[in-house]
Amino acid sequence: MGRAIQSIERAAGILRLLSGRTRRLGVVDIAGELGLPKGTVHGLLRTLQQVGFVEQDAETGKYQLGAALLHMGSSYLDGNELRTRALNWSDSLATRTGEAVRIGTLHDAQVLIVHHVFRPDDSLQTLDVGSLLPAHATGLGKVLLAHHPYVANELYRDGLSAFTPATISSRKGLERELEKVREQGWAADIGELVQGQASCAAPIIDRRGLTVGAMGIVGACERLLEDGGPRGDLLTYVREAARSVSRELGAIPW
Amino acid sequence: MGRAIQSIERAAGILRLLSGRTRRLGVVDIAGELGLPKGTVHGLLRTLQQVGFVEQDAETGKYQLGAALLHMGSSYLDGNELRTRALNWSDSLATRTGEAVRIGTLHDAQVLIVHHVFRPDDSLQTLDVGSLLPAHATGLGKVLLAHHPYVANELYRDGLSAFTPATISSRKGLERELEKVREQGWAADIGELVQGQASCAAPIIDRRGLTVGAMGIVGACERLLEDGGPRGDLLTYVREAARSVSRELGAIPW
DNA sequence: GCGCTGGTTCGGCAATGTCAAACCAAGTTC
DNA sequence: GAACTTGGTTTGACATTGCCGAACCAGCGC
Repeated sequence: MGRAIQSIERAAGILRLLSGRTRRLGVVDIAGELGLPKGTVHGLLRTLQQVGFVEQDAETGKYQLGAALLHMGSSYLDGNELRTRALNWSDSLATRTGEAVRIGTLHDAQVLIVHHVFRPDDSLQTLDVGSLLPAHATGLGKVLLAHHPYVANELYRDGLSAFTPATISSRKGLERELEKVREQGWAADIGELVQGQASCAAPIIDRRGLTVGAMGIVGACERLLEDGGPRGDLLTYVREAARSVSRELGAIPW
Repeated sequence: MGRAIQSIERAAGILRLLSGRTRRLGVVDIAGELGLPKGTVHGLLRTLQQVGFVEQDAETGKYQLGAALLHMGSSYLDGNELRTRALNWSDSLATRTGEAVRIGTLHDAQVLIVHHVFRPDDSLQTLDVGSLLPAHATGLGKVLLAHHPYVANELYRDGLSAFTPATISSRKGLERELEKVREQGWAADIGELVQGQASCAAPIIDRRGLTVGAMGIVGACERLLEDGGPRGDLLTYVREAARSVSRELGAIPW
């Protein structure tokens, strides 16, 4: 891996920092966190501001992410083949199952949601597109991890945080779970991220045979489960939908 | 305005370029467009790739935007006060009017959509959040332009492109229209961006009295209009909703 | 008034990124 | 199948660039 341009690396570090914390950050906060002199950070921030990647609060002088990033994020989605190919299938999956549908891909050992269809009742729901979810506690994530052993190893190194009592937080436990996922071709999470909420997902394969994404549904346990596992009919719908998308991406046409 | 860091400016230029074109771009394309040597561009692209802002297609070697931008874009939304404050009001506006609701703010003399509530029937609709709309051909845009004369002047300089026969494309015409908008406190567009589609919008004011955004509805002409203008009841709902958001942002509590 | 804290400015030094030229792999053409 | 094109990648020398520490200034709290 060759040399990288220092100022851009640092600028990216600032943006990553700002996108982590929800509250605005000041020059010294950032400088401290990144171990850089504040003069330097100020210079970086100024140019980031000029190109619209950060904005400065007029009153407090503190910085936050800028509007240009929103537009670029949505442009990313437009060019994302996984998402565009999956659009139709995810809509029909949502109506068939009556649940919310999400499509995710791996990013930094987490699940990045690239598409989200609301549950087809009129209840208020917040859009998850762009969110990063923990990989070891979601159906989407388990599917992806099962086919990316290298990423899984990264996770083991950093430790598996527990979100509920049901979260799989031991290396052994997750290894066994992923093995099962590889065998059966789908994954579920039962209250492992949020109490009373379950999800299940299946892999999306591209023309090279790589698992480039996962597609699944999320919803309340009482609707999704039976006999301690996901309802068979829902599972079939999910797997069929994921397979359809895979076929459209050019995977072997079963 | 001081000097900016060259490499970051250039990197931002690359990203802007990539977010414009939908198809992937190669090193020489970018180098040509930006007037830079291709070696330089390659170095920039490599570091942008390392930080996840661009991705390289394994087969063609061409570049596209990266996933990190999607997450940052959504983080921007989380921190955006205009949007968070407007969340509740926009939902209720959508149910009251039965139309799709959009909230926008100015960005580079265009309207950046920061929130979008679908029309409350089950029809398929695509999310517009993150899109940039032309300011002179939408209700949202006109409201914003009316209170940002400097930006309006920028537009005049660059020329007003016409999207339909109804688009206001002369300087004189737009000046008169904006004057009307300032007087009446709301703006409409009638088939000026898309044939058969209309929109109307009202300003959102912050605690300093600045127009920081606009809120409005979009829909088919036959539903939104009567007697050659927006339906009075819908207009009232829109204006009330925008005023509610303004009040929540700390504008004078009328 | 004094001492914080925190954002901004400045100028000298050298590390840093830029550039042109060379390289290499894949297609195309004849 | 050789010569040519196209386009992504590598290299190294040069001087521009941006980094850094210290100084500056404004707003607060005591």
